[in-house]
Amino acid sequence: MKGQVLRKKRRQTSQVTDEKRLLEGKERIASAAAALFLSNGYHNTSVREIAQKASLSVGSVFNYFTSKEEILFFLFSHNQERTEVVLHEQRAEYERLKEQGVDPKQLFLLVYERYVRLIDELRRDVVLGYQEMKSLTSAERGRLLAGEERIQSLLEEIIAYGVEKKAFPAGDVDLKAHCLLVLAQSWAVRHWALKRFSKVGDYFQTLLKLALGILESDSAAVNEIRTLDDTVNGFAQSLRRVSP
Amino acid sequence: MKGQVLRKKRRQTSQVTDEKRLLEGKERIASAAAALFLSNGYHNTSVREIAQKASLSVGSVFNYFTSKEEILFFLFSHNQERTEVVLHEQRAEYERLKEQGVDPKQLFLLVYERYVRLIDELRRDVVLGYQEMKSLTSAERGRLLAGEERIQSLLEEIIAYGVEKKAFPAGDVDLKAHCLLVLAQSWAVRHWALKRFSKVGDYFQTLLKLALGILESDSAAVNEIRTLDDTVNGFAQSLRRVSP
Amino acid sequence: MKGQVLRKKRRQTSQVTDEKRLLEGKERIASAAAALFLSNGYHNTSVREIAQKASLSVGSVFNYFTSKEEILFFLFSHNQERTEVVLHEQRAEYERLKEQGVDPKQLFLLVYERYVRLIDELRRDVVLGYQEMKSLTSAERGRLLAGEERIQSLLEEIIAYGVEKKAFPAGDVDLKAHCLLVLAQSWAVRHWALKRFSKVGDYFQTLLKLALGILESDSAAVNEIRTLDDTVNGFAQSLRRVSP
Amino acid sequence: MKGQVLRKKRRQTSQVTDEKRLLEGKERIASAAAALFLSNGYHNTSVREIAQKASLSVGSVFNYFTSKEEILFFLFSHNQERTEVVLHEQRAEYERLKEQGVDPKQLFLLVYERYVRLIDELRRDVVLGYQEMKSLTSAERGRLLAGEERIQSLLEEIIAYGVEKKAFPAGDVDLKAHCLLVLAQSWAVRHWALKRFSKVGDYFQTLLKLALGILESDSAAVNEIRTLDDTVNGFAQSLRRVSP
DNA sequence: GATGAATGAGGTTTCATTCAT
DNA sequence: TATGAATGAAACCTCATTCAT
Repeated sequence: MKGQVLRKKRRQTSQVTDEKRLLEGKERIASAAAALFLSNGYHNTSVREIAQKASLSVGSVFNYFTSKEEILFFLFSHNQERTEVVLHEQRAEYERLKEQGVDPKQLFLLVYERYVRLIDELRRDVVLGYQEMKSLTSAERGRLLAGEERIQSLLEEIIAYGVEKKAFPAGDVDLKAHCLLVLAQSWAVRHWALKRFSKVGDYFQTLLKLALGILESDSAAVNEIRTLDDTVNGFAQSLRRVSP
Repeated sequence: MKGQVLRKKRRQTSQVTDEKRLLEGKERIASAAAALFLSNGYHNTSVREIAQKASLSVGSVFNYFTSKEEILFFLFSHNQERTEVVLHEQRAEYERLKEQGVDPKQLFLLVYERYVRLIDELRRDVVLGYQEMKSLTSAERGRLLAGEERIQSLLEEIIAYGVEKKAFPAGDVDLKAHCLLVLAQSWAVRHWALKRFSKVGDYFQTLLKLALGILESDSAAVNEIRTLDDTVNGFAQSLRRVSP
Repeated sequence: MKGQVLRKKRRQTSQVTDEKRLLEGKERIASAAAALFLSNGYHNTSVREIAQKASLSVGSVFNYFTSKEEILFFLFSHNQERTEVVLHEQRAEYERLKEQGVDPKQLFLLVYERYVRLIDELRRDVVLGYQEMKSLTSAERGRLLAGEERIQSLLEEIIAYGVEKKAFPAGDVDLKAHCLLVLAQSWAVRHWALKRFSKVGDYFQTLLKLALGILESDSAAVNEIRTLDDTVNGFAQSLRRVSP
Repeated sequence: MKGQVLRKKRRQTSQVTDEKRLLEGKERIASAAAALFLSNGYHNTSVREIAQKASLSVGSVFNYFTSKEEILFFLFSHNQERTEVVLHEQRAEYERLKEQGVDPKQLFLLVYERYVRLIDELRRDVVLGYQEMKSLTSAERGRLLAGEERIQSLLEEIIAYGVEKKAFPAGDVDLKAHCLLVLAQSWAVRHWALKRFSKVGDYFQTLLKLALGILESDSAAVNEIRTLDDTVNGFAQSLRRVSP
C-alpha cells in the first residue's frame, strides 16, 4: 500500500568539483557547525544557523555536504582518522620503548599523556560523540566504539606489561584501563568542572598522580577493609536495598 | 541559542486539577517518555509516540504537561529531588559516623557506595542528562549542575576530613573528588563497557580498590618519576607539541 | 562515504484514525489534487495549492496522506480498482452472451461501449496516467500497463470469436484491438479535439461505425491497391527515405 | 496556473553571438535534454544533468538558452517547424496528384503514410509533447495544437475530396480524420505496445488496411445493427446508466 | 566565451500545540 | 476530562539562475 510510487532521484554528490576547495569548504562549514552543535546540540542547530556562522548561504552548505547529517559524519570521521593515526603512533612508541627497557610506569604515562592530549585536541568532537551517539546508526556507532576499544586494549596491554615487570600489582587490569580512559575523556566531557586547570598540561600533571594511584592500587589491603566494613553492618545493609 | 530564546506565551498550568491524578498521569507519561528518549533521543521522539507508549491520546499528554520540554524537565527534576534526598541522608550519615569516630576510609567508602548505588538507581536519567543537557534552558542546566557540585563538595569535605586524620595524603582534593564522581557516573554513562559486572554491587566491589588507590595517591613518588621522565626527553617533548 | 549516518525515522502511517473519515478526507484531497494535476501537471502543483483547493491547511494534507506521491498513487489505484471490476463484469457478460448465441458484432460493441464509458468515467485519471507515467516506478507502471493488456486481450478474444463465426475477416486481430483501445482512450486524452460530442454516448454512437469499419477491414482489396501504389513510384520512394 | 503566471524579468537573449555556433550549441544541448526528458521527465531532469550529458558546464547551458523552459520550447518548435515543412509538402503533393486525377484512396494513403513516417521521425518529440504539454505556457500549447489542427484539416479535406469522388461514403469526416491522426500518433505514444512491428513501414503496411476500413465505414449498415441492439435491451440500458 | 561556486526562493515534510467535540 | 483532527511554523533540501573569474 505504501509502496514507492515515484522514481526517486539518486542523491547527488557534493557539487563542488575542485578537490582542495571542497575540503576547505567542508572544514569551514564543519567548524562552524561543530561550534553550534556543541553549544546548542545537533538537533537545535538549523542549517541556516550553520550557513550564517560560516558566512554562506543555505544553498551553499549543500554544495559541500549532501545533508546536514553528513556534516556530523564528517566531524566524527575526522575524529576517527585522527584517533587511528595517534593509536598507531602510540603502539609504535610503546613497542620501541619496551624494547629499550624503559620503566613500565614511565612507559604507561607516556602513552597515557599522549592520549590525554589527543582528547584535548579533539575536545569538541569527543563531547559531540557523547551527546549525539544516540543519533548515530548502530554501524556508525560501532565504528566509534571500536576505536575506543582499541585504545583500551592498548592501555590494558601496557598495564599487563607493567604487572609482568612487577611495576603494578596484578588484577583488575581491564577496569583500571577503563577508568583511566574515562578520566582522560572527562577532560573533554566535564571540562566545565575542570576550569581550574587552564591547560591540558596542568591537568595531566595532576592527573598522573591519581593515575599511578589507580595503577598501583592493590586488592590485599582492601579486603581487610571490607572485613571491617561488615561491622558497620546496619548501614551497609540498608544500602544494598536501595536499587529496585 | 534556541535554549535562550524567549518562550512564546503558552498555557501555564496543566489542565488536570485533581492533584493526585495529575501526578500519577505525569509519572505515567514521563516514564514512557524516558524509555523513548533514552533509546531514540529527545528530538527523535515525538509526542505522538510518547502518547502511544503511555496508552493515551496526544491531547491528553498536553493536559498533564504544558509542553514536550516540560516532560524532560520533569524527568530531570525527579532525578534532582531523589539526589537531594540522598545527599541529605549522606550528609547526616557522614556527620553521625564522623562523630562515632569511624575510620575515614570506611566513612568515605560508605558515602561513596551510597552515591554509586544512586547512580545505578537513576541510571536512565543520568544518561539522559549527559545526552540532553543541551536541550535544557540554562536555568534548568544550572540547577542540574548545582546538584553535582553539592555532591562533589560533600566528597571533598570527607576527603579533607581523611587528610586531617592522616588517612590520606594532602593535596589535589578537588580533583580526587571529581575523578571519583566521574568513575561513579561511568557506571551509567559507559555501562556498555562494564557489562562484565552484572550488578552494581560487583562493580563497586572492584571499583573501591581503585578509589582507595586514588585517595591514597601521593605527590612525592611522582615527582621522582617526572625527574626520570625528563631523561626520555625527545619523546616527551614531542608530546608537548601535539595540540595546536 | 555517503553511508547513512543518522537513524531514520520510520515514516508513519496516516494520522487520522477513523476509517470512514480517513477515506472521505482522502477522496476530498485526491479530488482537489486531480483537478490541479490535470490542468497544471503533477510537478507544477504544490501541496499548498492542493490544500487550498481542498480548503485545508498544508499540514492536514499530511494527516491523510504520508506524501504527495501517495496522492498520485491513490488516484491510480482508484483507477485500477475500477478497471478491474469492470473488466471482470465485461468478461462475465461476454461469456454469457456468447452462450446465448448473440451476434458477434453486437457482442463486441456491447463490450466496447462498456469500455468507452469506463474511459469516460475515469477520464481524469486516464489523462493523468498518460502524463505522469514517466514519473512512476517501473513496478507501478507495470501494474498500470498490465490492466491495459488484459483489456486488450479481452477485445482480441472477442474479435477472434467474431472471426471464427465469420462475422469479421481474419487477420490483424491484435492491431485491431490495439487501435480500438486507442480510439476509446482518445476520448479522454484528446478530449479537447472532440468537443463537438457533448456526451460520451454521442461519441460512441459515431465511433461505433468506424469501429465496425476497422473490424471488417480486409487484406484483399488493399493488396490490389498497393500494386497500384507502386506506379506512383517517385513520390512513394521518396517517402521511404524520410526517417533516418 | 504556474504556466500563466507572469515571468520574472530575465536576460532575454542568449550570450553567444556567432549565429552558427549558437545554433549548433542549442542543438547539442537540446538533443541531450530530449533524451533525459524522455526517460526521466522534464521535471526530474536538472540543468546540471543536461549540461553533463552535453559535456558542458552548467553556466554554458545558460549561454545558449535563457532558461530551462526554453530548451523545452526549442524542442517543440523544432518539431513544429519540421511538421510545418512536411505539411506544406504534403499539401503541394496533394494538389499536384489531385490534378493528375490520382485515385482518392491512393492519394489519401500517400499523404497519410507521409504523416505516419513524420511521426516516426519525431517520435521522441511527440511523446514529449503528450507528457509535457502541461509544462508549456498556454501560448506555446496553442501553437502546438494549431499545428495539429492544420494537419487534421488537411486530412479532412482529402477525405472530403474522396467523398466527392464517391470513393468514400459521406458523413463523419471530422471524426474519421481525428481517428486516423490518433492512430498515427499511437505509433509514438504507445510504441511499447507495437513492438511486433520492427519498423514504421511494417506498421503502416498493416495500419493502412484498417485506415481504409475507417474511411469506407458507412452509417447505413450500422443503423440496422443499432436496431438489433435494442433487442438486447436490458444489458444495453444498464450500460447507459454507468457514468454518473 | 566558458566555467562552476554562490545564491535564495520555493518545495515537501514534520510535529508541537490547540481546540471543538 | 479525554480525544484526535487541524493547524502552521519551521525544518531540510533542490535547483534554476547569476556572475566573478
